[in-house]
Amino acid sequence: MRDKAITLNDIAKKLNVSTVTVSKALRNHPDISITTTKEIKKIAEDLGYTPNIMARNLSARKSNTIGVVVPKIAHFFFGSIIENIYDVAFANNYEIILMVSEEKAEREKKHIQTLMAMKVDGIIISITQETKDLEIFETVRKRGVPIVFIDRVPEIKNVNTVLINDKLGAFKAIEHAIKIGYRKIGHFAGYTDINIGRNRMNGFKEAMNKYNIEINPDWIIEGGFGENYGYESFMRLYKANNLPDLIFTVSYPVALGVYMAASEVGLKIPNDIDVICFGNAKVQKFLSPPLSCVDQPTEIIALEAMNILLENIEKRDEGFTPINKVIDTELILRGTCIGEEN
Amino acid sequence: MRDKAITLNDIAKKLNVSTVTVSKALRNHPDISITTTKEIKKIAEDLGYTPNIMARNLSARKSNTIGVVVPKIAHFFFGSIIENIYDVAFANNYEIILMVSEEKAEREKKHIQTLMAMKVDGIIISITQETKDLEIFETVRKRGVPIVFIDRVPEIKNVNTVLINDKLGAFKAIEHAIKIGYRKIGHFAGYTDINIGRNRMNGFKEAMNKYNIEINPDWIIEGGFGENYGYESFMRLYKANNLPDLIFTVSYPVALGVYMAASEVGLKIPNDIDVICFGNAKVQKFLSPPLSCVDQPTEIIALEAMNILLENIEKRDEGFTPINKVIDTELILRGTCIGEEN
DNA sequence: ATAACTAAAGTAAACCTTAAAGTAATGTTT
DNA sequence: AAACATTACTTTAAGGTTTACTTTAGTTAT
Repeated sequence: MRDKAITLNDIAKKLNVSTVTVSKALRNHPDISITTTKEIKKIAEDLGYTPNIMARNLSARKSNTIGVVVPKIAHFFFGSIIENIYDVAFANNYEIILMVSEEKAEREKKHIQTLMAMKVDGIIISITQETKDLEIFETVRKRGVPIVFIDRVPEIKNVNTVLINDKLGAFKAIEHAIKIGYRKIGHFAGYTDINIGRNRMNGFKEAMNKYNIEINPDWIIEGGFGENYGYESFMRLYKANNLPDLIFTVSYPVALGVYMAASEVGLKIPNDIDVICFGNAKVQKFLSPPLSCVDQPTEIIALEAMNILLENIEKRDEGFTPINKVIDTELILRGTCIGEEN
Repeated sequence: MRDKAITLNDIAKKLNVSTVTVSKALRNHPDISITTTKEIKKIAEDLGYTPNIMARNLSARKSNTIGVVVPKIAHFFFGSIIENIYDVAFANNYEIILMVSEEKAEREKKHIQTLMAMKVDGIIISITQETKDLEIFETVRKRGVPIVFIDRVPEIKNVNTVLINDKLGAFKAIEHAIKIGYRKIGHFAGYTDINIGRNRMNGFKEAMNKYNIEINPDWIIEGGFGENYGYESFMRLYKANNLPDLIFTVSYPVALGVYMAASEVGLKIPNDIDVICFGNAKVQKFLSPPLSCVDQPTEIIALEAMNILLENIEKRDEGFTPINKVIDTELILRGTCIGEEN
């Protein structure tokens, strides 16, 4: 047996007042006297009233909900960002609707449409590695839905972005590698169609150029941001008997793929083949050997993104000036890419 | 400038038909002729119509939405389960609303209320380590909202559950440890207030009893499922100079905490102190040393939970018979808890 | 004493969609 | 030719809430 949900009307009838009075009372509207408000709240509590959010949002044209779209979730970087976004949202009385695109542009598009259909008040998104059709973002803009792009952003002008300094981060890593003596450096670059891939690649190239080291195109492989891509790229070079001394990977999962492949073929990191990656995860220090990396401060990214979004939501109808934040990274050295010590 | 959203009515006016005709056409209702349907769909497309889900759900009294509540998200186990739930949901045309309780019972309660207020069609939940007040679940039941508890479940009769065989899993791990010669075995047990903690503890005890090994109460520490708890528990024993030879941890993060602490005080795993844990994560094989564990098949858990839920949603108004699935685990041996080989 | 105000409520309409019931024009059956 | 079915729509109402406007009674100012 299923109880019918309690509505404002049910409460109103009990007290012989109008629904509007109940609605107002529950929202502490000054129209309603303190005594009545108290009475109403008591009955609501007793009856176990929960407002119908669908009806509320429909009526109020506001959902107090923020949509978050990420390409992956079982991934430290995004998991951590989401957790931080949740914290800020919760503190500000917003709900989060999380959508996972699984790196599929088609799915991403559908998610964004759903979020708009749900009338979310704003969107925070990190796009997939294959997102090329940018029309949907134009639609979002047209609809006036505030949106903040984080980490992975499309090629659009005049939008809010929170990025990390990918180029400089990559540069720092490669410069360090060169300084400790590496010359044969490869780069598993993910997708350079997307800003993070492209900028990390640029940082890599800039460092190599600065120190006049030739870049071997065979050692630059593009493909993706996941484990399998790291694994396959490594295997390709290994089978061609053409491995560099150090591989700089575009992401932490890619490095993990390299670890898997290396261990499978019996090569020891860091002595036979060395690795450094972009992106931090709690476990890296426990890998064998502990993986050095360029750290991305997820908490700051989440916080900045939420700040911008909430600001945008509030000032929705005033003019819009895009905000673009760039967050700095830090090189964390552990058991790889540390030179002579081994 | 913000466009007003396009509604059914806008389309209807353009074609001089009624809103209902448009509504039906867009849903391929047989009432409407193929020609009209095509015309309507074209205009809808041109105008960039997206249905207002709030209104739709309010009217249809069905949201095609499933609420998922988990205690943590930046955690391989939950991340992976969520990803799998998403896949099934997506394939069945359901949206997922994900809520993260951050192991806080209060937050969990609020989330459940919000989900009900959002009129989700069903809920999948893994409760926090501190959830004690079970009244909210009674409310869910009263409201007739289908719910499936996974992994961490409350003490309630007649509810759907998808569990892993925690007790047997723990038993297998400890039995293995004993067989390779361990006698001084400790257990960082998380919270035994909750089924997973309690059952893993029971499995541990049962194995110890079976082989007549005394359990040292100093080595059984309760506290939580996160890294910090593993770290602190280890440190406590270390400082008391009272470490066992092997620690069986209730979760993978707890083991990670042990790794951190051990490395900090200069003890080598597995020789100085050995570890095995409950719960798998992709990275474990790259830890130093690779961490052995009891594997929980996340894909199966997610699949079973979704199956039960979808079934429940469909047969909502018929009688309800709870389903209780228990999923088996597998012992995965890597570089810890493997005995003489070291 | 009465106009002007205030407090505390009420009424009507709107938000957008869908379900249910109704209609008018055709076609089919016996 | 009467009775029934079908097609392709339209009309009405409902879902639960909020917003904007109105009413009523009581209070204050003049």
